[in-house]
Amino acid sequence: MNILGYYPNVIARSLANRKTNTIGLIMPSFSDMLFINPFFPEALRGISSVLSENSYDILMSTNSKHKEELESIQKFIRGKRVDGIILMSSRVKDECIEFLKQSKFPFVVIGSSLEYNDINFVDNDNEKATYDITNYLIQKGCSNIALIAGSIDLVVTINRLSGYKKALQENDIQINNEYIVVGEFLEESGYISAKRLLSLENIPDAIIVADDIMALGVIKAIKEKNLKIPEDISIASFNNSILAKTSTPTLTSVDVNPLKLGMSAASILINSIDKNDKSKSLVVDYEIIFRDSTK
Amino acid sequence: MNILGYYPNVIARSLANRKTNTIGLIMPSFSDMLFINPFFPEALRGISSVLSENSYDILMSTNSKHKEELESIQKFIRGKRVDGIILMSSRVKDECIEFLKQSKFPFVVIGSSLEYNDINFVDNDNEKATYDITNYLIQKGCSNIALIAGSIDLVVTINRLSGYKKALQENDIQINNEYIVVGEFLEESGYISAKRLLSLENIPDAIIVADDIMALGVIKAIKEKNLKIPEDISIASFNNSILAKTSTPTLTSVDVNPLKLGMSAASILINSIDKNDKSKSLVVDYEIIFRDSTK
DNA sequence: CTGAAAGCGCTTACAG
DNA sequence: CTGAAAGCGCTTACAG
Repeated sequence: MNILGYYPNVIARSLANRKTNTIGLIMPSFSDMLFINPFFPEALRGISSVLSENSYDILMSTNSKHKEELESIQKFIRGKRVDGIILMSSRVKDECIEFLKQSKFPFVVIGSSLEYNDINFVDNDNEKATYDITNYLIQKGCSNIALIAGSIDLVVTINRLSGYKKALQENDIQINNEYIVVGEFLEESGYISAKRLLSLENIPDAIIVADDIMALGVIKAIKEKNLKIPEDISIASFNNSILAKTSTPTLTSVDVNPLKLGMSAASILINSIDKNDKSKSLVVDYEIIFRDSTK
Repeated sequence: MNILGYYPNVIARSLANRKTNTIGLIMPSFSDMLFINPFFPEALRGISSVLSENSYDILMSTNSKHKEELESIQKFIRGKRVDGIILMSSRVKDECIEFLKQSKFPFVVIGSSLEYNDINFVDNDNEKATYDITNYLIQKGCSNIALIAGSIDLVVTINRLSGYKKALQENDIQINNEYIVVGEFLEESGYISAKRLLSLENIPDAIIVADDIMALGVIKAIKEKNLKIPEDISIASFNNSILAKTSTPTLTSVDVNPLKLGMSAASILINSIDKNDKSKSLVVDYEIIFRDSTK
C-alpha cells in the first residue's frame, strides 16, 4: 500500500476504532514556575521518548491560567481527542485529579496526591529528600535552619515541609515558624524571602530553598548583607539545574531526575491504557549533589 | 446544549469538515541544543498563548533523531492530523522546508531559509546582530576576534558568520580561519572550542559565542589559563538566558526575544490557514545586553 | 428556512 | 476466510 502512496487518515481511524493514539499533556500554566525551570523540558524529553517508541503523539494543552487546566482536560476527554492524560504537577485538593478519577479516564500524575493513593503517579520521595538535607545540615552544626518553599498549594511543598519538620523534631530542634517562608519559583521571590529571613533577630545559619533559581536570589540577599556562604549561612536547593553548577558559590542541590520521572509517567500511562493495568505508582530516586554552598 | 451535557466529538467534526484546529509543532530532536536552551520553553510559551486565544491545540512531534523530523511532518500531514506546522529551527537545505513547500501545506519557520524567501518565517536579523557585536568589540580595541558558532548546518550559524566577517572586512581586519570554530550548544563544547583558541600562537582578545551555555565553558577555559575577562579576553554570547546574569563575570549577551518569535510565528501561521494569507515574514528585534564580560 | 440524507475515511461485525 | 454493509459522530449540501 505504501508504494501506492496510500496513507491512512488518522482522524477517520480514530473515529472508527475509538482510539486516538494521542496523550494529552496538561502543562503547568505559564504563571507557574515549571516553565522556566529546566525540570520541564527534561521531563518532556522523557515523556516524549517513551511515547514515541509506543507510537503515541502528544497533544499539549495551551492554557495560560491555572483555572484553564481543568477546562483543557475536559475538552480533551469530552472531545474524545486523547487516550490518556499526563498531569505535570499536583496540588492539594487538585480538581484535575478529582475530575479524572471521577471520569475513570486513564491518567498519570508527575507528583503525588494527598487525597488518593490509588491513582497512577510517579514522584520523588520529597519528604525524605528534605529530611536528608535537613539532617545533613544539622550534622554540619547548623541549628537555625530555614526553609524557603514553593506555593503551599503544591503537594511537593507539603511533603518537603513535613520532611523538614521531622528532621528538626528528631534532633530536638524547636520548629520556628518564622523560619518557614513560602514563595514562588522565581529569583526575585528567593531574594525577598531571604531578606525577610535576614531581618529576623536570630538569622538562620542554613537555608533550604525549593529551587535553584530561587537560591540565586537567596545568594544575592546574603551577599548584600556581607555574610559568607557557607561559613555564616549554608544553602541547599532543589533541581540541580546548570545554575547550581555555575553560581558563585556552587550550590548543593537535589537532582530529582526529571528525565526518569517523565519516562516512568509515560510508560505507566501506556500500560494503563493498553493493558488496562491497575493503578501503579513509582518512586524515582533523587540524589543530593554536594557543592560549595554547604559545609 | 451545554446544559444537557452535550459536547461535540472533535474527531468526528474534524473528519466531516476537514479542519482539525490543531497545529503540529516539530520539535528539534533531543540530540539538538534547543531543548536544554531556555529559548525553547519561551518560544513555546509564545506559540501556546497565541494558539490558545485562537482555539488551536498543539500536536507535538515526538522524534528523538533529526531524521525523524521529516517523518513526523509527513505523518501529521498525510494522516490529516493538523491544519498547519511550525518548524522550531531551520537548516541549510532543510528537507522539512522542502517537503512542506512542495506539499503546499501551511507552515511557518522560526528561523529562515537560505533557499526560499517566499515562505512564512520569523527570525531575528542574526547577521546584523553579530555584525553589531563584532563592531562593538572592535570599537573597544579588540582586533583578534574569534567566533565559536553552532552547527554549520544551521541557518543561524551561516547568518552570524556572515555578519562577523562583514564587520571585520569593513574594519580592514584580516579574517583568520583559525578564529572560527564550530561547536555544539553545550558547555563542554564551548570549553573545548575555547581551549583550541587559547592554544593558538596569537590567542584572541575577544570571543563571540553562539549561546550562553557554551560561553560558560569558554569562561572556564579562560580562567584555567589565568587570563582575565574582559581585560585579556572579552566575551559576548547569545540568548541572554539567566546564566548570562548569574555567571562570573556576567555575560554580555543578545536577547533574541524568543517569546515574540513564538507569538509571531503562531499568528502568521493562523492567518495563513484561516485567511489564506500570502507568505509573510517578520524580523523580530534583538537587544544586546551589555554586562561585565566585555569592556 | 428547515430537516433528512449523504458523506468524511476509516474499522468492525456479520452475512455469505 | 472473504467482502460488502453498517457504523463511528459530526458537517454540508440539497431537497422540500
